[in-house]
Amino acid sequence: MSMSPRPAPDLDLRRDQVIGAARELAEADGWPAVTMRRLAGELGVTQPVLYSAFASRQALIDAVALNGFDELAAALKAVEASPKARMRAYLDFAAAHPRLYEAMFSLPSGLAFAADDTPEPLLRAFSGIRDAFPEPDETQAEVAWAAMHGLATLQASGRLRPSHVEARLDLVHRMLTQPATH
Amino acid sequence: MSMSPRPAPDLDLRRDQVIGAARELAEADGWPAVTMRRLAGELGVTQPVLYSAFASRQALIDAVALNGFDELAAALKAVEASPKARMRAYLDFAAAHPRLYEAMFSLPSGLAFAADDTPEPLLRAFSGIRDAFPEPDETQAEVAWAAMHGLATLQASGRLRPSHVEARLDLVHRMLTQPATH
DNA sequence: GCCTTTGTCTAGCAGTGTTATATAACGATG
DNA sequence: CATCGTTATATAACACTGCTAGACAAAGGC
Repeated sequence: MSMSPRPAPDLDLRRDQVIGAARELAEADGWPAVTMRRLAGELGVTQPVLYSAFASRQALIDAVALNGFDELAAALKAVEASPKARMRAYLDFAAAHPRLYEAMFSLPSGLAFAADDTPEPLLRAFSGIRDAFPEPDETQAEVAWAAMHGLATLQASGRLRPSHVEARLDLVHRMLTQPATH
Repeated sequence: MSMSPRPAPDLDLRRDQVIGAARELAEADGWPAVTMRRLAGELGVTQPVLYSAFASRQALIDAVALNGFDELAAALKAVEASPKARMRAYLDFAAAHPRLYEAMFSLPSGLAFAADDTPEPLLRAFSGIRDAFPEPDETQAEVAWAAMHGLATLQASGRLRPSHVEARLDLVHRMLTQPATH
């Protein structure tokens, strides 16, 4: 066996650079504009180099998405653990980084959720919603998550009245915190 | 002026054929597999012919989506006008035609919703949800729609526990029909 | 018969993701 | 110091995409 005859240029560092450039480019011009050629040009290298960091364009997008879940989890944890504060933080996050959110949820990806091999950032983001309620319940958290996700995506595609963001959030909040009559 | 020296092959008919073939292909192999070449091959014509029916691939996908909204509106109207029945019909529709639903909501499209030029099928589908409630309210309907949409998409991408579909629907239903304490 | 109009096809452009092959840079060894 | 072997990078190509200009053919009116 022999050691590295040529120093590896810190793969992790370059992964981060590629992820960052992809995010920037996507947020500016949309995901279709994020091509391997343009990305390589932006970084001053050639396409094949990108394939030493990510096996495919899809793998790169998945990495960006995972990155996004990490940030989302942090954004949720950063505010007080009340349903309304956390839900508002969720909607704010989605509105602030629409393309990133798109990569996390709308673009095809191999990231499962309620499975055995669920990546850790996804679990952390989910618990950020679940633990916002006084009596955490899995089903309630799933419904809250779904409501937030629905509001975020429909809002982003211009299918809800922009002037009623607050009213909808209020209604969801009231519904979820009302004592169940069940 | 002069009349048609060659009979037009019923453009509307062919539009429907193309839409149908695109839907079938998408449902079978996913949207990326729906290429103009493959679609033309499936229909026994060449690519340029498709462009006489639709200006672009995007326009074709939009047409498929609009078609889907039409079917969704019909599926909702077909069941009794109760919140639970309509919401279940919505989720069933999304689960039965995942790629069609994807075209309607996840793929980029120019179909607005809460705008002046909102296509009529979209309005009909939305009212199918709104009018399911005893006292129709726009905000309530938007929230119900968002919850359904969130459940449908998160479920489709395997991010909710498959065994708890009914429990989540129950919870949403209870929340939305409970008298507001506000 | 011809001519005009129009639909269709062939062939091509520019761009994509991805990869096989060649080149150049570098550490370890003699 | 020179050579060797390894490995990151670059060049060039493949197969594919959406889309389109120009050539061909079919079908009515005269």
